[in-house]
Amino acid sequence: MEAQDKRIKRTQQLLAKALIGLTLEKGYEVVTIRDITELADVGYATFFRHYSSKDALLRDVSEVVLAEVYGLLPHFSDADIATLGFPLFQYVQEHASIIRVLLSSRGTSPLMQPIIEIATQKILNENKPLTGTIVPPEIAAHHLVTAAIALIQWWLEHDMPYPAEHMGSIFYALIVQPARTIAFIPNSHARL
Amino acid sequence: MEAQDKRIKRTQQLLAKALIGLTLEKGYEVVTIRDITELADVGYATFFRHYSSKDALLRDVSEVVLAEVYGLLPHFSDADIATLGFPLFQYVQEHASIIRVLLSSRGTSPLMQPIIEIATQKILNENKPLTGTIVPPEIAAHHLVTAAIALIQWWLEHDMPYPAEHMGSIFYALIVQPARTIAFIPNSHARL
DNA sequence: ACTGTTATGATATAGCATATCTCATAACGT
DNA sequence: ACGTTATGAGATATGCTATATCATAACAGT
Repeated sequence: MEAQDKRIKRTQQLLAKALIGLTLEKGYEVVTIRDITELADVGYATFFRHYSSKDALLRDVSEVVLAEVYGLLPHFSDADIATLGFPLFQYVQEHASIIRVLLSSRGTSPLMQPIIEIATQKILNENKPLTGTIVPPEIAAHHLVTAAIALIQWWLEHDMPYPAEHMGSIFYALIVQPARTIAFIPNSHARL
Repeated sequence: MEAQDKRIKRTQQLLAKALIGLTLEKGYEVVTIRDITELADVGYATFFRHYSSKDALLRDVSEVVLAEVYGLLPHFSDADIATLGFPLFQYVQEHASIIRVLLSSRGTSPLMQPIIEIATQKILNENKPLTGTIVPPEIAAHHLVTAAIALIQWWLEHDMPYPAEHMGSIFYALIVQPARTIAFIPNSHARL
């Protein structure tokens, strides 16, 4: 990895910060590229020298965070399965700004869909699904991902009224445990 | 309710059909008002005499369907709770076109959010939530609604590979039963 | 069938955003 | 110090939204 030109790095960071600030302020959809370049104090045409669209900028901005979130997905065979939601919500709390921006764009662009698909595939690859159950593994995995996103979204939109640890417990009880029992691990020590 | 002017009815129906057709063809986001008026063979300015925006048209189009979907939300005290997903997915199948359009706009506009909120409130109003559990009732209700939407979306996007009855069972096992047991009905006859 | 009302089509116009191009300038890496 | 390259400023083309005007045609009620 070659050290980028300082001007490129500078411009891209200015654009990234401007996008985050504007999205948190008034929502991703209504933010224009002109808004971004003006707040970043960067020439309008310069934007397109780096990104082909607003979505492309957001993709770049959320790249690192996403990769780390993928690493926090549940492994159903883990011993500490019940507490595995805690680090996830902790991470969300620490990177709340960027994740808010990402969720603010939910559905808008073809941006959220690949994220959901990648996460779903990771869960299917890293866990041995049951066969012959009522619920197909693809549906259980897809459910897990989308429900986790919805829960995170609820938490952020309500300004995090419960601590991350509590949210982790809710995540386990409401989402992980049912999906795991039904589609992944046969006779789990079910605890209510 | 007075009988509308025939011309108004005609125009609005043409616009509605054009929106549905174009959205199913290439996605809600990229459909322009000009597209709609051209396919409907209606003057461009005429659109704004009826709707202030594309979202307003979609709201009008989905009004009736939405009201009926709200009526299919689960009542946890019902005896036939386990089979209540069947009519829901049956209804989705029968109105697949409009619901596809509605879900194609997911997140885009401030259109889906109020729908989720209304459905969540209905569930909270029509069911007696438990107190003192790990999972707050608002979260359980919100989870139920968003997970149901995600499941329906999965089903439609995969061209309904399972029959509605099977989807109803999946809906119950993965979503309804856990939410009900954890946040609404204390000692349910838990069946796996 | 007559009449006043009203929805429509066609057209023009303004505003805004995206996207690309050119050229002089300034900052960069070596 | 020098060649390279990113940037800013400006012009331009395109497409979509939104509103206004005016003649025409379709409507509802009598």
